[in-house]
Amino acid sequence: MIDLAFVRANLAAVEEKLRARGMDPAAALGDFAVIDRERRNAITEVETLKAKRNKLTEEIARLRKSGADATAQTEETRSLKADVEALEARAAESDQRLQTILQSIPNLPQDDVPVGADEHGNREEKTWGTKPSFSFEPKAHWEIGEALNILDFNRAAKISGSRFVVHYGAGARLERALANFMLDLHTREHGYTEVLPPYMVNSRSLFGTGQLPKFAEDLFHCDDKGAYVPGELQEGDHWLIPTAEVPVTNLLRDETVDESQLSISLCAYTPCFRSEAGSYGKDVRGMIRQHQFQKVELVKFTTPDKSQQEHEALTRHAESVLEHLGLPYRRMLLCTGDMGFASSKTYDLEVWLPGQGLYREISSCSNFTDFQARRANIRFRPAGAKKSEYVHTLNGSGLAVGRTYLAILENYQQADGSVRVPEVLIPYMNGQTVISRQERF
RNA sequence: GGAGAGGUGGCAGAGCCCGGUUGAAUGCACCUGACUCGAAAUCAGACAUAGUCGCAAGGCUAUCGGGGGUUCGAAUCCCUCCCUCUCCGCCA
Repeated sequence: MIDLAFVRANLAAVEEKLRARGMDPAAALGDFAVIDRERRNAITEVETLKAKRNKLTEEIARLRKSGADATAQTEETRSLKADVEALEARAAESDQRLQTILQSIPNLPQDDVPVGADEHGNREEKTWGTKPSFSFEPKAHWEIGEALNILDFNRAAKISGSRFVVHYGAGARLERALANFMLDLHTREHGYTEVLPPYMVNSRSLFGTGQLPKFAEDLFHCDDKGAYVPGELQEGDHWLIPTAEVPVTNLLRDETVDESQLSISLCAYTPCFRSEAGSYGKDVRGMIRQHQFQKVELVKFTTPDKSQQEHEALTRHAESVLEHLGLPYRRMLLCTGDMGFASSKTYDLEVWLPGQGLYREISSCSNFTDFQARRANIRFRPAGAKKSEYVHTLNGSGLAVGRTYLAILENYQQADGSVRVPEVLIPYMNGQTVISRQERF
């Protein structure tokens, strides 16, 4: 959520930023100025009346105490009741309208984010590695995996449906090896603390990171008490996490930390569950787009003055995974039109997939500034200051394990259909250097 | 699933039975000042959050888990939901 006072004071700038995001400012902001005025007027009126009422009740208390008659005051207060209620309703309504507007406004892009309508406006910042050359026609990962009997899409469809996969034997171990390698790298060399959070969260958490209320249809809701009502934050309901960002960022929800504790760097390996509503027919083959995939997520809480450099650092931490694995990639700076709702600046890392001859997103590293912190009420107390401020939150995939897995299949495939194990993973694979065709059970 | 206890400020913890200057005692932490070369200790003071009015000084309003009710007035009484803890049952 962006700051109400900021919108009020910088309306033109906000409109400009929304336009850069490809939104119609008029539609997004509605009658912001009018509603804001209305709301403040209503609040002033109701508070004036309440102040009057409170004075009267105090007087009643004083009169009663001294044994005097307070009937007149009691009657007068009683007569105010209807007016107070009516004004309160009016104030609540305009406040609700304003909140609805504010909650639906995305974070504002930073000034160095290129303006663009969609992914074509993204800017390639760098490339790393050498694309492998093959003496044969490189295959897509689903062909490789099924031929090796390490991936099974058919049985996954049988037991769960489309957009699921089953891993067998060395394939299952490769997934596990990747997760362990990534966690070890981030905890040992990059200073992150490992967290194992719940895979189900409540509505408040999803509101805090920005998935609710706008993006409910992307999530799996598993309320045991009935259907989710869009736009309504119910307590005690459960959702499957779409990313570890949600539980991990919300760890500090409604908390105030000392500045000396920042930055806090956490990483978590979790499954992620996404409904993929709206992507029908897209990436139906293989394991690019699944309802469930595993991911190692990096999350940082920091101060406003350090968030830019932390964003660069976090992105480097994600990149170093790809570099250790020897997977060619490029870094894209997302343009205004392609960024996520809560982000102020996002780098996507795209890995080279020779089997398909293209780059695919494997990590997304964003600086959310105070956008999530305001929604989730996460603050810090600056050293020596009385007043607390909102922290800045950041996160990035480090990396999406499923996509790393398929990138390895495609980049490390050999003429005989086997797949070499990247050097750094060999210890995690019990010394196994090649994944060859295995028996299917 | 059954029974009971409880949710109060950054933290701990009074107040609730018997509704009224209680935004809330007390302790700790944090901040400022004094003492000190400096620190510790000690003393004094300040110290919730949000909204809103105001150039400002400073007011005002709301908030004691969420929502609703009773009342002139609710942290305190009633209803309801959520959460935590203890015991029992079941279970990885």
